[in-house]
Amino acid sequence: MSSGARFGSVSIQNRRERERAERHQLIIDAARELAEAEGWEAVTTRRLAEKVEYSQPVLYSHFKGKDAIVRAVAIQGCGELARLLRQARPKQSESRLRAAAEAYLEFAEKRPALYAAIFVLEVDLPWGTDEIPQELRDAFGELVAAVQPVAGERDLETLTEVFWSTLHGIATLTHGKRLRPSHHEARLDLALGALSGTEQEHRL
Amino acid sequence: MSSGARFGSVSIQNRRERERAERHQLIIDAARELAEAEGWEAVTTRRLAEKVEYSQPVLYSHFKGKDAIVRAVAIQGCGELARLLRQARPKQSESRLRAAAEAYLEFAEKRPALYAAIFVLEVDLPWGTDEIPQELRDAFGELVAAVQPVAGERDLETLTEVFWSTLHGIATLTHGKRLRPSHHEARLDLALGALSGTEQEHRL
DNA sequence: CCAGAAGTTCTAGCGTTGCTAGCTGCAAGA
DNA sequence: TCTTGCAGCTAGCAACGCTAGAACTTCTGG
Repeated sequence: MSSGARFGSVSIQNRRERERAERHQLIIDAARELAEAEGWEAVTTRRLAEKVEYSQPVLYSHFKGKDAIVRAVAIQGCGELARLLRQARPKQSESRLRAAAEAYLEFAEKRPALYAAIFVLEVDLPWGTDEIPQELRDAFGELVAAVQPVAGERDLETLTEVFWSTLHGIATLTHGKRLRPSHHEARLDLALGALSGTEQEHRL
Repeated sequence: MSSGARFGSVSIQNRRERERAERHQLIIDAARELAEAEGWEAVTTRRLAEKVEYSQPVLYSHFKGKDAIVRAVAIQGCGELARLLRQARPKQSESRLRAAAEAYLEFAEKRPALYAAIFVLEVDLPWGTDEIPQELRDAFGELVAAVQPVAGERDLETLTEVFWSTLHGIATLTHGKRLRPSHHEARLDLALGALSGTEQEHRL
């Protein structure tokens, strides 16, 4: 039965592709886990190969090189950040801006390796020129939505860039132990107060 | 003449120490130049040794390891940043805050390798725990002085940390091509306007 | 059912990295 | 002048990212 044989062949091919996709994801997850457990400097192709129980060259049949693996982790991490920001709804009298800021900074602090992959490591995510991945667009979109209520006459996108810059600065300087941990809340109050154009001292 | 011989010996020892100090600085300068010309990933112990015309082990008689060399470059770069900030006096009706911000961002953009050594690379400069080098203290002090006029009732040091975070965020995100270059001025206007608690649209 | 083709995975190794053990040769002191 | 000490070099280690080519598995045609 030639058509049956052909169908079977296609099915097998499908299974192959599925298994290949699973292994692709397995590599990404292993890289993320290793980075989160021991930092990106511990993520070597050898250790990664050992963790996924394949030899090194298998990694290169899925990714062009180590950078491409980090990039894949970063993009998926970006999706996770976007999801967290979307879920960050203000509680009580808290402003949406503050809810977003706290979610962003919590992500940066709790998942430093993931945050570094996205925003710190120089892996050249296609931000500017190329097709920007949807995950990146989503994450920025959430920030825009959080800034919108306080923008007033000011240009929304530009103000969002300033908001993001402040958050990113706080996140990276905190991670590098450059800021006084005891004043984290006070810094956020000042930053949010300034950006929302009010002078009030307490939570917005 | 025994005292003469002794004096000569001390003199020779002085010369030795002086030459050693010069070579120490030669290594630091070579590392900085190499990094500024080709980026930190091009700074290898072999290339550095070749540039200073000594063998690799000589580097290790001056510094504990490659990280220590980067640290030394970073600390001296910090002194340079502090000097630039001190010299950045507002022109015309420009605020001191703006003058400092522009000097800071110009340093980050014009000397990216130096900026990275100080603030981005994870070389663990002794910010928090240890004795903080005077250069670091000076640089932060200049920022405090620039923020002081607009602080008002707000805590000066905390507000300076926010100011610094915003500058650092803008600097690193700009370097990573994450922000729209065309809106650089507008971002600075918004950021400075927000921090100084005014709503005015034009230059402060 | 079997031999050859096609595709997949592994072994082994290249060039480079940061770093160091140990030899060599020069200069200072007795 | 002989010895001692130390400064600097040669050579090499382990680990890195990455790859060529062998070896194995799986599918196909006779």
